[in-house]
Amino acid sequence: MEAKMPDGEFQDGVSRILGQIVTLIRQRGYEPGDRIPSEREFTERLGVGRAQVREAMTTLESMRYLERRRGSGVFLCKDSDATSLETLVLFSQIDLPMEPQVNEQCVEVRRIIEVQAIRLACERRSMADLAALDAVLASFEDSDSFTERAADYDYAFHLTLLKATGNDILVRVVNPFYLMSESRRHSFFATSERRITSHRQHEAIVKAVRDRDAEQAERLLAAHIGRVGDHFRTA
Amino acid sequence: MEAKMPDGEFQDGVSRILGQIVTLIRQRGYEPGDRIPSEREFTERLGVGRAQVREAMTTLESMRYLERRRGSGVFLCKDSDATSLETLVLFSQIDLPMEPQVNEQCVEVRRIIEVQAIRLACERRSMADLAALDAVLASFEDSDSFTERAADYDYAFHLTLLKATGNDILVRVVNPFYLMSESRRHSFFATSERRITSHRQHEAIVKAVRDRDAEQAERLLAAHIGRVGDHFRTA
DNA sequence: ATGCCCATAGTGGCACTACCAATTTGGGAG
DNA sequence: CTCCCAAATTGGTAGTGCCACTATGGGCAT
Repeated sequence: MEAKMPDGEFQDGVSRILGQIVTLIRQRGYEPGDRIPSEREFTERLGVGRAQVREAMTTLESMRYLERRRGSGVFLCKDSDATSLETLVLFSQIDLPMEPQVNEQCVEVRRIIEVQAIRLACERRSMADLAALDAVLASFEDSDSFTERAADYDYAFHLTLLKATGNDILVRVVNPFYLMSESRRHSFFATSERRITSHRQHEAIVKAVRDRDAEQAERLLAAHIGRVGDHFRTA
Repeated sequence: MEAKMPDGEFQDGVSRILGQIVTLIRQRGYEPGDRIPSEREFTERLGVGRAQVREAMTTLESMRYLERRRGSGVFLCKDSDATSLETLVLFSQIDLPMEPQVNEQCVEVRRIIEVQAIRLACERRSMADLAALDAVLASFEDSDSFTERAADYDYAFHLTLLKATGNDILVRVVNPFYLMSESRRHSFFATSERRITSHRQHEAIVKAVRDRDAEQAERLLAAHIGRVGDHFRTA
């Protein structure tokens, strides 16, 4: 009989270990800069091999969540807001709870970036970009009936819009926000009404981009994110 | 005498392996979605333990650069622009060459985000934020003579500015760009003239934020990034 | 009492082995 | 030709031993 797990630990493999490590760190209330238990301690506490603990630590270290010092131990990173955004993606994937304010801030960042991006898209969009957007819009017809497809459709639309700026980095910056809200996006688009409303807004946005009407596009997108951004909050 | 390495491979440990793996992948010209050599192949080719190869793979997988499939092998991720920004940070740290256009795009993204952020900062900045900015400005006096300190000063200034928005996520989004241009930033600020010019601009920007003059702040910052952003390019 | 030095215990880094589990593959039975 | 199963391959897990580095603390000299 295993010990009772503190949180939802249904993941398998290293992800499970990752969750257990982070959960334990939180429960004990370590502060940034603190020394946390050694690899060997985690190994026997979690009942897994040291290699697995080290792989989990490697992931956490690459995201600047913690730092391993040879001969000393493992320490939480000093300035916690230098921690990579990817930690939030990771935490959402292994069902680790987040403070509610984080979601609001994520929506704000998305709005800042995407609203400015669409101005660039209006300037630079090529015919190929318009074709890609039309293709995504058309795919809605197929995905209307399928809830699981609707969320992917929304995701594809916004990413295609970002790609129309011609700046590949922009896509990479925004992508994590979509990844970390994936589950909530699915439940948000569960109702047909929301799907259709969102789709209509998408169509209007594409029209503005086609007409190179940056003012209109910005207005529409800001309103759209203000509404659809709700899927970041509790659904 | 060690064997001659294909690229700049002065790193130690897993970072060296990481570089060798990515370098080999590039040299062989694998496309997104392709299957790359197995862990055991890398193990004997690089002459290291399998655990080390796995740790490197773990890092690359957490950044969505590749994907490991049990029983099948290791594959490069399909859509390469879903790859995390952290890969660029990683590559810059292990001296892996990047396409020049990437740097330009990074500067553009920085400008988009920071210019909008400073508008928020003008609205929301608290007295504590102003004090923090003043403290950073004051630290320039100490760091003027020290080249290595000057780059850190610039870094601290922009991050403090971002924190004045009250949105912690913004800091995390922009931080990778500073990390990946760290070496170039150092060489850029090697000349005293650049340091002083940059500092004067910082002072003007803080004044605008203090006066809540968003228009002026935006104008100054956009010009500042346009100039200082050069440290992304070859110095 | 103070300051230095070094033995030591503990830590992460590395390498190797063995085995498990999933997948793919290909050959043989039908 | 099709289907199925056995074998080979691959990543996943586990454990061991050792090395290099670091911090600690006790003992020694001052």
